[in-house]
Parts: sequence; structure tokens; C-alpha cells
Amino acid sequence: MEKVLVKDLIREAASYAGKEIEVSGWIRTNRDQKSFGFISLNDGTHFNPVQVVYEKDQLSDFEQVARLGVGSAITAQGVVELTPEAKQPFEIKAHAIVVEGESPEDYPIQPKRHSVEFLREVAHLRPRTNLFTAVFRVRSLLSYAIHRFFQERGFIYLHAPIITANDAEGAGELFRVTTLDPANPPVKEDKTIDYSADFFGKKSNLTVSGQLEAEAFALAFRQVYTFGPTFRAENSNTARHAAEFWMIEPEVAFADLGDNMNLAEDLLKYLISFVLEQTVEEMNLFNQFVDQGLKDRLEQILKAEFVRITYSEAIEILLKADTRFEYPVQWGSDLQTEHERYLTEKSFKKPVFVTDYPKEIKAFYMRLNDDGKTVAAMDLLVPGVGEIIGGSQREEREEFLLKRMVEQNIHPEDLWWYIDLRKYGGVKHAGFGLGFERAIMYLTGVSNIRDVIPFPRTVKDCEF
RNA sequence: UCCUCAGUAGCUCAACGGCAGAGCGACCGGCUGUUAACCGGUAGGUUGCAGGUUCGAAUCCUGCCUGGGGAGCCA
Repeated sequence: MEKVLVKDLIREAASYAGKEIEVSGWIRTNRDQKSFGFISLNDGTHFNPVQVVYEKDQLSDFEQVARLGVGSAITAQGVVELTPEAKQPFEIKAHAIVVEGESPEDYPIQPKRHSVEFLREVAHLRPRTNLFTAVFRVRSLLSYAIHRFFQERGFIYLHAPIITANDAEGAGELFRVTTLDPANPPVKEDKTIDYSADFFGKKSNLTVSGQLEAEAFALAFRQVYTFGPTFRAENSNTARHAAEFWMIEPEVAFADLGDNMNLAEDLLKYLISFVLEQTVEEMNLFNQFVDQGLKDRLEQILKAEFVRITYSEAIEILLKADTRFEYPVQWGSDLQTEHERYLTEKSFKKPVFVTDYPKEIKAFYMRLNDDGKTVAAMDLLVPGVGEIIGGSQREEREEFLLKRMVEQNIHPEDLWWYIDLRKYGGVKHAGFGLGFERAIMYLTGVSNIRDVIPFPRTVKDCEF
């Protein structure tokens, strides 16, 4: 007997009509009547379940099957029958149902609406629910789409190191990586910890960004990208931050800030059309139960050009706004979340690139503009999520870079190799970081980052 | 870390100083085509924890814990 995946059954139901098949999966609902019953069976290969019909005179163990609870695993053998009149296009008339694994009555996931907060507490079971089935299938397909986008354009995929000794970047608090005994670390004469005795012979940490390494590869392969885990030990308690998340960081040589924005816009639009075309059932679910208007909004964005304004223009818009902001708007201060929301959600109602920020509020590696006051930075703000991309044209001029490092109290000797890249065939180049989870949130409407990561790691939470 | 709201049955919530309840789920029964089925019934509680006020506390007060929303930091 042919073992069939639910995905194949649904896609090619007609070709299975009248055939004897075997499907396995987990029971979503089991509705029994006097002499027959219906099992809604999902095997995870497709968003939709299949309906298995069982009858008393076909099954010797009818009563046992009728009692099977939600979450039980079974294998059903039977004949595929097309049911064009009914709500489902076909069903399986079972003549045997093998119980693979029972699920007792305290199974937490019931055929009813659960809150995402509750489901977070059972993260090991939540992928069996409609919402999380959809979220994690989209997450998987989006990973594929990201690789496809870059590979189609000839980018080289670079595995940036996960453990590094770069702590000079200021991108956030670091997770220390050490093999020293925390209760009794080796100390130097001045009683400070002697990291030369540590595994790497120096302080090391989990990466907060693969950008610096990506720059090295961009100056060899011209177009590269990283896509991997990133770690920040920030004490952030928001729906948009996690201690472990994934980031996509393209880096392109001979590219300026405009090229960089073009690439970012192309990537985001590619991902939008990808999910709209490839994950129809999932997007319908998000549109219906998570964020009404999601599909409309995404389709509008596909047609529209993203807005591009400078930081100085953004300040002017905010100063003229008839909204009262909690934080004052003034040139030189970083944009607050309320300002970003105003720009992307009220003023333009679509994605907005903000460029050319004051150098004081941006990282040392961003290229100084000719005005001497701003740097060639760009942030992409999107409605509902906020900052989804941060990038810049990099400072390729060695003397400017060194000056900026000194200004920001970064020791050049720690990043000798990064400076070398300017010395030997250094060229203009640019890149950005796209928060993968933030992209998923934006594309699905799911508003908490904990609900788009299989087993999220956040402050005070490392369960599962 | 700060501000704010909340925590009562497995889940979602009501009761807001005077007998702790409903819907859903679970369980039992009924139903010859169900679709998060329907109909009838049963069970289910240290009201987050610790202390205080009161004749009496789920309800008021204090502290702590957990969760949501917002802020900072950022992707």
C-alpha cells in the first residue's frame, strides 16, 4: 500500500481517486456518531488536514478509534474518495486505523482558540496549531527565498564566525564565551581576570554582527551575504527583541548608498511576492485571524516605490507635524520610536528609508559625507514593525576611518585586519542588516518576535 | 531597567467587601454525513506567592513572582 503525504494528496487528489492509500498524522479533531465518525488528520506537510471517515461495520475497533483524543497519532489505511459536493474536496474511507501514539485527555492543545501567550508556554506543542504551522512554514520558505534571491544575483554566501573577539563595535551587550572557571578564574597581578589563559587566549564572545567579516569577503567576491544567528545580551523586554535572532547581511563592493537601498528594496519586494505566491493558505490565515488588511497592504507595497528621505528632511517633517511627541524633535538627536512610527505609519503609510544621519549617533564604520556632519547611513522603517533594516556605505578611506575610531574610543589595533582592507585595494562598498524575524513579523502580521522563533531566547527565558 | 495593565476551573473570562460562576475544553450518554459539529448530563478551585487591614478579602493595602502593552537599546 502506498504511503502518501497529505501535501501530495491535496495537490493531486484526482489522481488518487479510488486508490488504496495509507496516511499518517496527528488528530486535530475526532467527531464520532453512532455508527461512523470523522477524523481531521494533519501530518504537517500541508497547512490543511485531510478528513478520514470511519464506519462501525468497517472497523472492528470502532469504539476505540471513536475515543481517540486530539493530538493522538494514527496511520489510516483506506480508499480516497472525491467529495466535490462537500466542504472538503476529498476524504479517505478507512478500513483500518492503527494507533501510533495516543494522546491523553490532558493534552493542552484543544480544538478551540488559544491565546498566543498560553501557546508560548507549550512551545514544544504549538507547532501543531494552525497559526504556528503557518508561521513556521513561512519562516522555512522565507529562508529559502532569501538564499534564492541572492544566489540568483550571483552573491556568495558567507558563513561569518559565530564566536569572535570583536567587541569594539558597539552593537550591543555581548554574551561572553569562555572556558574559565567562573568561581575561580585565573587572575593577573592586578587581580583582573587573565583572559590570556582562556580558550582563545583573549576575551571572546558570540557575534553581534557578521558585517566586518562580510566586508572582507565583499572585497574579494564583490557581492556576498551572510545569513546566520546573532546574539545580543541586551536587557530588552519588548515584542521586537530577542537574545538570539537571525540576520541577513549583504555587502557589495563598488556600491554606494543608493545601490544599497535599491538592493534592500528589491529584496523586501522579492520576499513579499514570494510569500503571496508560495504560501497562499498561510497568508489567508494571517489575513483573516492575525492582521486584517495584511494582504492588501503587502500588495500595495509591491506596486509603490519606497520613500527615501534624509534625516534632515525627516526632522523637518516631524517639526511640522501636528502630533505632540513625548520626546522633542531636534537635529542631532536620534529618532525615537514615536517619530519613526509617525513617519512610516502616519506621514507616508509605507516603507521609508531615512538616510544621512548625524555622525555622532551612528557607528564608526559608516562613511562620512562631504558635509562633515552626517554619514551615509540608511534605516528602513516599515509600518507596524519599525526599523527592519539598518545599513550604510562603509568608510573606505583609511585616514577617515582611523579618525572616527579614535572619536568613538575604539582601538585600531583590535581591528588591524579591518583597517588592512582599506590599505590593500580598498574600494567603496556598502551593505545592510535585515532582521530575519522582523521580516517575518512584517510579512505575517504576527506582532511578537517570540511567536516567529521556534524556541525563543529572551531575557530570563531559556526554556525548551 | 523604567512606566502601565493584568494574574480566579485545562483555556478565555465574570463576580469588585458578604454562599466562587459562565462559555469553551475534558468525561459520560444521544444523534445515519460531521467540518473548531450538534443536543443532554457529570466532574473540575489553596482566586499567582507571602504578609497586612477587616466581624468577614478573589475584591482593599504592602512586598515579591509571572505575563501583556508601552519606553529605552536595536535588527
